[in-house]
Amino acid sequence: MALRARTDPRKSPQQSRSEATVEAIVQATARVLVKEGYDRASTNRIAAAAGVSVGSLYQYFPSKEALVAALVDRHIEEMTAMLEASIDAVHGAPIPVAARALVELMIRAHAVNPKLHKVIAEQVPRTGRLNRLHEVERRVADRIRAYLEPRRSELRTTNLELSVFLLVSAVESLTHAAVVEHPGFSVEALADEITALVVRYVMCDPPSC
Amino acid sequence: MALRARTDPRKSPQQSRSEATVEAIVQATARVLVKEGYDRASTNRIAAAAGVSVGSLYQYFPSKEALVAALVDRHIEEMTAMLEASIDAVHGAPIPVAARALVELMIRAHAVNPKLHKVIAEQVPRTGRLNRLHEVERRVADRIRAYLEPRRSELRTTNLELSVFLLVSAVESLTHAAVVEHPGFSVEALADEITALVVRYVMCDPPSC
Amino acid sequence: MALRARTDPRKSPQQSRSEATVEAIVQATARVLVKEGYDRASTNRIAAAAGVSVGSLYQYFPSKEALVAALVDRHIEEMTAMLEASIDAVHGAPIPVAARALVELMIRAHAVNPKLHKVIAEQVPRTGRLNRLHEVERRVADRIRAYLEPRRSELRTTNLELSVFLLVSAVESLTHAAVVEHPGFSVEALADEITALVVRYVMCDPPSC
Amino acid sequence: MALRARTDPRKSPQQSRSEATVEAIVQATARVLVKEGYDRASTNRIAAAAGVSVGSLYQYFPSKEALVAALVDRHIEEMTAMLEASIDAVHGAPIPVAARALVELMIRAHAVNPKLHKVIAEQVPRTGRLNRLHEVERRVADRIRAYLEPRRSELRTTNLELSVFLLVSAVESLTHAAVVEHPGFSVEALADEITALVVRYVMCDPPSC
DNA sequence: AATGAATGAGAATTCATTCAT
DNA sequence: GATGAATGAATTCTCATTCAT
Repeated sequence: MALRARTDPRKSPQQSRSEATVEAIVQATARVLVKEGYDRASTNRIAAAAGVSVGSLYQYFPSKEALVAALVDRHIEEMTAMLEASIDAVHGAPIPVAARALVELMIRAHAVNPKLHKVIAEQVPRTGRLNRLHEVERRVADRIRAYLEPRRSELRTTNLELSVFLLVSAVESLTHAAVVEHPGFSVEALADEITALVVRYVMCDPPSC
Repeated sequence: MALRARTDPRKSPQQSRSEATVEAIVQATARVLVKEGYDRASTNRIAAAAGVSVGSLYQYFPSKEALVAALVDRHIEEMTAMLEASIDAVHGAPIPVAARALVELMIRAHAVNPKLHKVIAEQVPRTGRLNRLHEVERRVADRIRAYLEPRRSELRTTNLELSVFLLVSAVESLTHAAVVEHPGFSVEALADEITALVVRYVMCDPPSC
Repeated sequence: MALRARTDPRKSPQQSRSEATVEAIVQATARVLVKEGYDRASTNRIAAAAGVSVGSLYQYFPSKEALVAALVDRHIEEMTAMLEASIDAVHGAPIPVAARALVELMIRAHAVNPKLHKVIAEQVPRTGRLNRLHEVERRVADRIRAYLEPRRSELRTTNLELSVFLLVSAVESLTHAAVVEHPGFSVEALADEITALVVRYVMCDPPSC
Repeated sequence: MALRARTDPRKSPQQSRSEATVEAIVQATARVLVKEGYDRASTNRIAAAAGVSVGSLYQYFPSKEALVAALVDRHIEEMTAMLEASIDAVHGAPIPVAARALVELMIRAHAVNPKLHKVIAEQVPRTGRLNRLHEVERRVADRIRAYLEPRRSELRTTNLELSVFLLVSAVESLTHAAVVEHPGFSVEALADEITALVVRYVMCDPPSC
């Protein structure tokens, strides 16, 4: 495994000017990552793209890894925020409706900045702090469990932990594959099918319910 | 996107001496990749680990990318061979049995060299020839489609293409997540659940069948 | 033909510190080229001779070729500047006087840094940007043509283009051969003879003039 | 100056098979030099182009330099042979006729394999044994001197040594420039002009003759 | 705080040459 | 004699990081 680098932000910006600088750097990181790929995304190039000197970059991020980690964190945060809020919104809905909502959300979450998502998923090595992509699923899983807990009677399985893990993993990887890797299918059909897959997996069959 | 490097093998060994060299190099690549991670896996280090000079390495592989590509190809080939053969073996079995077999196989395929699989999945950038991990799924999908085609009457969906894609993607990513990423669950329970997910997704319900 | 490398200077120094660095690098290139020859003039050796790290060298020159090209350009510029200025100075003189001046200048221009000139002429491959040695002749030819144009009546030939080309080529290669390759002849005698050669070639004979 | 390598042929071929091998290697050298340039003309590539193993190449040539030297020697020999024979042929002709013959020969000699000539002149570093291109001129100069010696009364200058040197250098470099570097002018016009240049340079003017 | 010049270890890759078979 | 596998020093070039200004 590769050596760990410091990944905690060096200092928090205290003036709005600094905030703007940090913002510019992180956004430049995203741009350079998408345009050049991870290997060619050097700190010098990123600094140049941010219109800032390398020195300034290192004032706020102690290492390249920290820089990329900050971007990945932000990307995760954006996706998660979107998902969490909306899962809570369907909190009272029946399972098929909630499932459909989750699936559509997940698709939309992947479609926000698909190129960046692709680079993060395919090129950024999952090492040290950079290995946080699954955070999204972990956090969404928590909400889903909270949603399903009071509906145990409608469920097929008893191992809620496992079911939720599979459920969320499935939705995530299928939307990922469909949106990022295989953009040939109609979004409607996809949402229908993934929803069916999920609903049929979790819900128990009529006679026994 | 990163620049492409040549990835076609440079020359095929003509003496048995060099076959051994090629073999040693590929195996050393796997070892170094697992032990040091992709970033620290330099061609010099790999050559040293293979007990061979860098020159010899470049005699057979025109670039670092070609070297890793050869390893990835071989890994894919191993997984696929395992899967294809066994899918054909259950060719006459009913869907639930075949599904169960596929799931177990996929788990076992991921368990052959999980550390190498992890590194390939998480650290090797999916660029150029290196972007072939999904080959496994594509090839497995072909076999599954051939298996399901004559069983259309038992199926729930009409869009076989899409269903098979989702089906295979789901099995692959769930076993991957469970085996490589999240080794907390019992293999038995996992196989049961993933099989259930798949079977319930594809098969139509009794009344309409 | 060899592959082309980037030859445009990478960035212009913005602080006086770096101007000195660039200067040191170019001069070190000349020294190493003369002392070690082109083949042994590696970028590392040049950087060391300049008392600078390789990194700094590459900060200003994107490739070895660019580095040598910069030196060659400078050498050409020095020679050309010397020649152009002085050709203009004899602008009103009669042909034999002007010719003599040109010849002496050319000899002096070759004698400025003969060792460097020799290396550039004999070892630096004339490839890409490096193929600019003839620039000197081209630019001198322009001036000579401008000088001869109004003196057409005194000339022997009608094809001024061709005559000037031969004239300048002859002066250049003869001084080159005499000074750089064959330093056995007296400079006085050489200048006399080359001048005679040139004058007798261009001027028409008395009766017809 | 670069280190010298051994340049004497390692052994003379004693069987006709070996002769054929040597021949194939030298010709392959010419081909590779022309096609790939000096820098990319590696011994392995040359051996491959000759349909021979590197080992065999080194059986006949102790170093790369020796190999290239052999080719250069042969090229020089071809040019010189052509020139020497024909100069002797005009041995009894008057100066203008002989001059014209020399110029035409020189042009033809440069046109035999202009691409190879260009590579040798522009890319092969004039180092050690490789610095023999001027051999041609030296040897031709000897013949010309022998030709002019008995015609002293017709000559303008008294320093025959110097005159012949300039004369031969001029013809060589002008034909070289015109044929290899600047192929824009008509061969006829060129030959006329260069002949004129030479004749007017060496011959004395009517009254004093 | 910001700048950007400087660093130098380290990476990929080539190539003349040797030598066991 | 021939083969071609093996060698490894040497070369070009990059990039994360530091620090004087």
